[in-house]
Amino acid sequence: MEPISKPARGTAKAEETRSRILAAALNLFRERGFDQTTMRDIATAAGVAIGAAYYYFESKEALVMAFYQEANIAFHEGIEAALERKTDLRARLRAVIDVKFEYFGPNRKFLGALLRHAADPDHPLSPFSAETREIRELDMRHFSQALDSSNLRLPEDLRPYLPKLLWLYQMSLILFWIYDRSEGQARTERLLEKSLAIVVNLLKLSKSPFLRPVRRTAIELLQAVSEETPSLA
Amino acid sequence: MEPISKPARGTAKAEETRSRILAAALNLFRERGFDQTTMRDIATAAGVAIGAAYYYFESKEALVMAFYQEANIAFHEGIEAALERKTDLRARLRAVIDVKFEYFGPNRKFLGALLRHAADPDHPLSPFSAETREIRELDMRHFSQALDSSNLRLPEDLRPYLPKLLWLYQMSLILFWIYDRSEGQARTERLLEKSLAIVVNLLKLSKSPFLRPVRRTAIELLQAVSEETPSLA
DNA sequence: TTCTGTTCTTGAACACGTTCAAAAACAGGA
DNA sequence: TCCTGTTTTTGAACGTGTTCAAGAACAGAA
Repeated sequence: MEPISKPARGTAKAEETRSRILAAALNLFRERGFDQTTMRDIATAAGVAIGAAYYYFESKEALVMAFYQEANIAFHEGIEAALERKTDLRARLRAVIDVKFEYFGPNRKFLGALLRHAADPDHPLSPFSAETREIRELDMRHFSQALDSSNLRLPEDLRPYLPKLLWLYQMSLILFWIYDRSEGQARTERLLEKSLAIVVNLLKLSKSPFLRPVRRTAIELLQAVSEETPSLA
Repeated sequence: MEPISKPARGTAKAEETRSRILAAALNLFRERGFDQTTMRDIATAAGVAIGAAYYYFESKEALVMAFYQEANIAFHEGIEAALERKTDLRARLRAVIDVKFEYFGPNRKFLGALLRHAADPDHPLSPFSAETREIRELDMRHFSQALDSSNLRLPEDLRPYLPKLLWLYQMSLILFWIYDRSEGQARTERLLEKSLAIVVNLLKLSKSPFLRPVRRTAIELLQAVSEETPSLA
């Protein structure tokens, strides 16, 4: 199953056309926003007919997904590099998230288009869909790495679920950030700071017998929910 | 600001037309789903011209919101009644949520249309928008009631934030439920069961000195996020 | 070079949500 | 009853995302 963008099978020239369309689209999205840009605008800016845009991209929103996909690949190295320099779990998690926000920064506004169908796992562009699995898994792996070889010993039974949980946590942060209209998205920064403290703190405390019953229930919950959830499996 | 549905200012006949349109729409939504139903279908089924539908409702999705709004008012009594019979906090929270799910039941599939713009607080149909404030506040009040006069003593400093938090928790449950394709939404049931246990457990434990630092940070977080958030204020 | 199948490109046409100017229906005062 | 302003209803027209049949460009075999 080819993910999102239709034919990678390009000759050099086709590949050139494809990226010209994508570039034109992203420029227009950044300038005027997603809704204010029409497919006709994009085609004109790229110097092709409307049909060409649909030959390379399933839909208007698929253009945004193509950006997201390429971004995720571009992240990869930056994240690996950032992780090498840190041992503290909190710092490691923060590093993963920071790299992304930095990269997403200038495209914040039109990324909202991606979240339109976010909730529907049947929609090809949902972050939970089968079509976006590769992206999602790459993304989770970053958290997995952040967890490994950190200074914090984690409870064994919780460990397998943590990458998914942290990924989910990250998605909510991104969601909040996209619609954060405060100056420089200051509120997201505060949310990140405090919530990360809580996450790490709970992870630390979760080993204690005091929180044992909560941890138990949490694991039961995770089992119950993730079984038969192909997208999160 | 009139919320959602345009003119309630109706003569009896106008009101009749409005409800005929809404009824036709909801029937079609239930039968074929939201996307498969066109505004033309709705108008035809209601025996009016397309324009009439737009005279009474801002948009296609506003029809779903009108259902949601009416549902919320209809809940009210049922919830009050259910709360009178229970003292255990867990049972009380459960009661509030159960009443809603029962009422939403047959309309589960098309309710997804409401969540399309859920993330964008600027969109009039977002559950976070100014336009939906009344509905949201009514909804939060149910949780407030469930908290009051329950058998569990809650930490004072956390109390003001709890209705919002529980409302948010409920929204995620509804989101999960809408897209839960398991038989009879069994997975949502399990998620509800376990997560509610955790919620109540954490509330209980939150008073203990052991979780003091976490509670502190949590409150800081809530303050930081809710300031300047008109929709959640 | 010519032929043939594949890849790429085109733009008219379609579907559907939405708008709006015009008309019909109505209310109530003279 | 007639007149006047308001509410309600109409449906043609518009904008935009998307489809698709037809053709152009191209690659490689003969």
